[in-house]
Amino acid sequence: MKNTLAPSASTPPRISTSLTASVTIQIRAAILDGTYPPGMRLRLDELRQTYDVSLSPLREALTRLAAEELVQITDQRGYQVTQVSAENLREVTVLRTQLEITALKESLRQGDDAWEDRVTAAYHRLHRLENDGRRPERWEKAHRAFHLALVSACDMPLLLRFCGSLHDLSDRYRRLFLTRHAPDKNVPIEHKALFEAAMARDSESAADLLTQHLNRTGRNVMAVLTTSEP
Amino acid sequence: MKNTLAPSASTPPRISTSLTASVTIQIRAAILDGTYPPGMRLRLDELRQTYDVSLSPLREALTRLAAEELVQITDQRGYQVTQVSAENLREVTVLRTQLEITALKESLRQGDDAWEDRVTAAYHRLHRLENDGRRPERWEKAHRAFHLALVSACDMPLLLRFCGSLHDLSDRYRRLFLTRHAPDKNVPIEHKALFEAAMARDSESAADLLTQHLNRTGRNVMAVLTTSEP
DNA sequence: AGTCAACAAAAAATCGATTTTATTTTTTTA
DNA sequence: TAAAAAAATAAAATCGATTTTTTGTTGACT
Repeated sequence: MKNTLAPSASTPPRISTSLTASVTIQIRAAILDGTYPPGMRLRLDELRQTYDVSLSPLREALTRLAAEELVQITDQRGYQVTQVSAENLREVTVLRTQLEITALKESLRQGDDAWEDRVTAAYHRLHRLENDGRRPERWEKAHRAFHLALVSACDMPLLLRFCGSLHDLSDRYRRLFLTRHAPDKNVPIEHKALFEAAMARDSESAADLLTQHLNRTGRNVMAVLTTSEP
Repeated sequence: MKNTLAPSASTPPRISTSLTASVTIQIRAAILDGTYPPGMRLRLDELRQTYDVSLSPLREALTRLAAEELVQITDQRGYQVTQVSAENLREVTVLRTQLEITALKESLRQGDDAWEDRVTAAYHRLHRLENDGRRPERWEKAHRAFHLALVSACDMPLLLRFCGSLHDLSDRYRRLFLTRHAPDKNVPIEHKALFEAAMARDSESAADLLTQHLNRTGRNVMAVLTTSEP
């Protein structure tokens, strides 16, 4: 059946993105917020029904998520949500710190006016949502956007990809283990200091602040992780 | 039809690995050695015929290669071999240097006797093939194994994955652009020095040597890349 | 002639059925 | 009864056909 100009009533609106991409986004979100907990087996038949798609886009989505280390593939034996561990948290934190500092320094060196605008806008959006507590999803989004904006002028696409993946991985830890804890009062202060150092193009201070910021959260998560898990 | 103990004559031997994995390896090799040159469109129908498989394993293989940045996916518009550029070469070299140094230092700190044995064995295999020139494939393999062995004791799986990807990416540049050039006489010397510094657990020297080694090759490639390409 | 729309061809995306492999359960044998 | 073999079940892997999207071409109209 061919498409006419008027959208058919029987056919759903049909967003102009591939099913694979859409399913990837949905499953990633489910893994990051703990809906699919660490270690959970992801059976193709179940997912097929949940998302109402066929095997092909599902497999491809899971393969993409495996590239981000959110899913583990074992040939011939299927898929599962990547496990968490103290060792992995440590590695993720170390790598994220190192790479994000590289990206940040380079970004401070290269950032132009447009970058300053992006960072300022992202910071204010984040600032508005800090201490609110009633909009966790929005805060998550703004928080990610702020960190991304800071490094966005580094002009190193591959590095930004690594940073993005590592951000997701450490975010999962935070969201899994710090859900029921009072928000760290220092975090908003750290964001402010980081923002100001970035605007002042003070590389060393910014790098130090970022390191402290990431390590603080890492330690908080580690504390819960190692007490809840033997 | 069920499998009997005697392998059927009509059915091919059937290796116990997934088709996807097998096709991934073959296409990766073709990209790394230039058989599929930068920018080449990878049409599913053509590949389907070349490797005699169906769409599903092909798509999955290409998705995996996209995760390694060897293939670019554009939704709804297919696949192509990742382009090369001076900027990308620079980024790959910088990131590889930084990450491989981190892995190397940690490996020197943690490496045990088994690690020393692995590195020694890998070095001698490589040494035997240097200056030979008649066994390029074997040298490639030994070279990769040596670099991998050096960092293999760092106990950071994620970092090793990044290093592996970056190694492939920079290897492609070297193989694409230094094919018709006389081998750099300094490389075997650098390998020897690097091996000895590693065995002596001299982190600073080893890191310096690795940096020089990677930068030298990077500069050699860059020279060819920037003259051949306007 | 140049622009735009309808049409045609090519390629990617998706689907559901089939085949292969792994796992579990049952049965047989020592 | 315990170990081994066989059968049954479940899940992943693969295939070829169908649908959707993109791209290229032709022809009408200004």
